[in-house]
Amino acid sequence: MASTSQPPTTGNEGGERGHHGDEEEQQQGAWAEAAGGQPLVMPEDGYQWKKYGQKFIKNIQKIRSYFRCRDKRCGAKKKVEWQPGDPNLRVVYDGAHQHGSPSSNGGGQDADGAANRYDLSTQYFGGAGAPTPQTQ
DNA sequence: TACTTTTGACCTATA
DNA sequence: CTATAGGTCAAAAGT
Repeated sequence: MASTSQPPTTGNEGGERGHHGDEEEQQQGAWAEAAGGQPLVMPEDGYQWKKYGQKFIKNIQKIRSYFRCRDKRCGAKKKVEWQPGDPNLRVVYDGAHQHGSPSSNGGGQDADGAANRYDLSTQYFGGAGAPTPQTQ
């Protein structure tokens, strides 16, 4: 895995994709919803993330979104999963930030607080009662 | 200008 | 070795 992947030169680009699509629907609102009508709010943890992927996990029948810390030096990653039609979100943090300062304020201002903190937490969002915590 | 965001495809890991 | 699932990257578009 160290040097596997992406032949930078020579040959050709790994793969091109075919585009045929036309006619696009404008995704309005906020997140993907089904038929509930809940805007679903993104729990801002103070850090800013860049979404780099989204996939539907069959095992739990949930949509998982992949976020990465904006900082290159930061190997922190975040995963958010939610059910199509449920206002509940499960946030899973991975890795640790290299530049502390979770400011709940939108922006990039950081005021040091904690330096290094290895953490791996799973937070649940939603109403007061989580629906069916069993299964899994 | 640069950055972020979105979708598809590709890759890797595991069973 | 193959199949499945999950995970990541890349290009394009929009702001």
